[in-house]
Amino acid sequence: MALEHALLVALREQPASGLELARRFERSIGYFWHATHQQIYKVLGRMDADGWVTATAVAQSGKPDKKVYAVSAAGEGVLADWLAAPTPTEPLRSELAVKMRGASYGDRAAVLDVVRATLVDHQVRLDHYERLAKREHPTPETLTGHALDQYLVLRGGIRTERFWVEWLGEYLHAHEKAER
Amino acid sequence: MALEHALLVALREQPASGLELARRFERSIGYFWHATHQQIYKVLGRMDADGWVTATAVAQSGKPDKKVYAVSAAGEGVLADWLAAPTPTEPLRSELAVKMRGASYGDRAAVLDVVRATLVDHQVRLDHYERLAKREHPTPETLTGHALDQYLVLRGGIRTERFWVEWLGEYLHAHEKAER
DNA sequence: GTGCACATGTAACTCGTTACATGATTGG
DNA sequence: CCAATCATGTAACGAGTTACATGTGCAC
Repeated sequence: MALEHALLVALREQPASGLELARRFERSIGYFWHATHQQIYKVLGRMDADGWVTATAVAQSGKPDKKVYAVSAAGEGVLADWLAAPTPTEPLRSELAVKMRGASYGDRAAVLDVVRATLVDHQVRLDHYERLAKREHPTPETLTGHALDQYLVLRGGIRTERFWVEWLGEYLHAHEKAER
Repeated sequence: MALEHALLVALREQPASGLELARRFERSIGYFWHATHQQIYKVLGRMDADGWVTATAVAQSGKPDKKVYAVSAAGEGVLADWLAAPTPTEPLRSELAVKMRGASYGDRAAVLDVVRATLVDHQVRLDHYERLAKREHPTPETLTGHALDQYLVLRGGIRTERFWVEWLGEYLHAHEKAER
């Protein structure tokens, strides 16, 4: 699918080893894409075999060697082609939405608790992303090129979390009102 | 995963055959969950074997027979248990976001075109959902129980599409400005 | 009897997750 | 030398997609 391409983008930003990529996917790139180290190793192996990336063993002091991957010329071409290709519009897929819709077929109070817990979680992420934006991009008006892209995708993360907080808030509020 | 549970919710709303479920998943339930008929048949078969649903052959005039599924007592219990269980907070996963972040490693104008096309798509869906909400739920303040849940999940669909339209708009606007 | 829509499936494959395995290096 | 961390992987499985297969009933 697209993990290959997400890795190409990440490696163009900065060559890295498998574990380093996994750590990055838990942070910045993780607002919109997630991957475990196992899967990353698997895909990196295939990309290496296909000549999209090149691997270099790098010795470290105090730690075992690592294999640092960088995008090859062929990989750059693959990435450029993929970037220009149309993307099918992706459907939302939410387990929580299924629960919200089905709440009346179980214990509604329990579902409302699940919704509340999820809302808290998204509120925490929202706060985190907003602090991140303030710290990493203090003057967004001045940004251009890749730095602007990074900022705008973080904006997408913020908007996503805000969507969740507002929607779940609407759900809880409407049910409190309906109960009265 | 949770297709089982989405099917239980759909069948509690209204017993149906595999194809009818597939059609419903393309419409109302489809704002937040998608499934093809192939996958639905597979999962329905397993659910039948597990005793979560019961199948009844129904003759139709002018069409071949169909197998109508309904939730069994055991299925009701499974659904109630699942509804009360905590849901892990789901990460956003967006191929388009990867392209937006990686735009400077390819033809930026092409990426902007992809973004524009996706925006139009979401705008169309937004209009559709808003019309649907007005038609199906003209007086939302009066709703309670399952009808309220249905309305609020449709609200989630509307909010999702609005998120996309606004975010992609911000992306396009910021890049137009940066180009000047 | 041929083509079309309805209806139910199978088979092969890809993507991703979970659990487990192996080895390097260093601090105690 | 033993536990802890870093680093790289394998194996088994499950969910979902794509392509294909089979059969019914009706309109032409």
